[in-house]
Amino acid sequence: MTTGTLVPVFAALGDETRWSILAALGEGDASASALAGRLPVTRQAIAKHLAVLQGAGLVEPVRVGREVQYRVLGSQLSETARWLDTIGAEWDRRLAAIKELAEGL
Amino acid sequence: MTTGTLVPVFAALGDETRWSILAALGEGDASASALAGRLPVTRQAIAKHLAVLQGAGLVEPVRVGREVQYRVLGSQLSETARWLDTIGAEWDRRLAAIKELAEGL
DNA sequence: TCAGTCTGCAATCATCTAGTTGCAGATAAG
DNA sequence: CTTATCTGCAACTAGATGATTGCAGACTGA
Repeated sequence: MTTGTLVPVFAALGDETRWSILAALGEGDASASALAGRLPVTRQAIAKHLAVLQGAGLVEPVRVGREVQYRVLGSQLSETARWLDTIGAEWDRRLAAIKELAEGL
Repeated sequence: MTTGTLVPVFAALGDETRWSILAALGEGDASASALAGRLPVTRQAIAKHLAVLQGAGLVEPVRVGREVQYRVLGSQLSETARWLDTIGAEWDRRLAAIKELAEGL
């Protein structure tokens, strides 16, 4: 995995409204119209957010009759979490090495 | 931890230039001026990015003489990673439950 | 003291983006 | 068949943001 594929994920998660959408989807699949009934934004705005989330691999569309429901995907989040943990650990390791070096003087 | 404090972190990570800055800082603390020598953007642009990163708790300023160096912090990333992993696992669990329910019919 | 350099603030610009309204096409229900 | 509803596309607006240039203040070193 590279940051190239992850930047869109972070960009998608860097918006309050999209978190509301994800939280709503977390309680059950729903269509853009259904979400518009629960959130204080229009259906079209939600549709755009869903497109962003889908582009980041965080949700998946599922056709149910004439409507398109969206399902939240945990796998993308888990992968991202693993990546972040690795990077964070590296940085902490470097910082610890510097501290140790400073105390050794 | 709540999404309220995390959204700025994701927003900060959702930008390629800021990842370049983080990558550069990962190899050693540096000032905005020093970073401007390595990256294809001006010092002022970098200063703004550093302010965003600092606001998200991803870097920390360290005065060294007359210059202000920035240090990358892994702890914020690790915390964020744990949070993401928890949420991702919940979503996956729900999805698995739904699949199981569907197969049980 | 004086020159060089580093920081910080302000104004400006262009682009991106979150949000809206409006309309047209598709599909399920009566 | 007709009606209601759901989707998708397009145009538009307002605000956020990434980036620039310019200038003034502060500190180091010769």
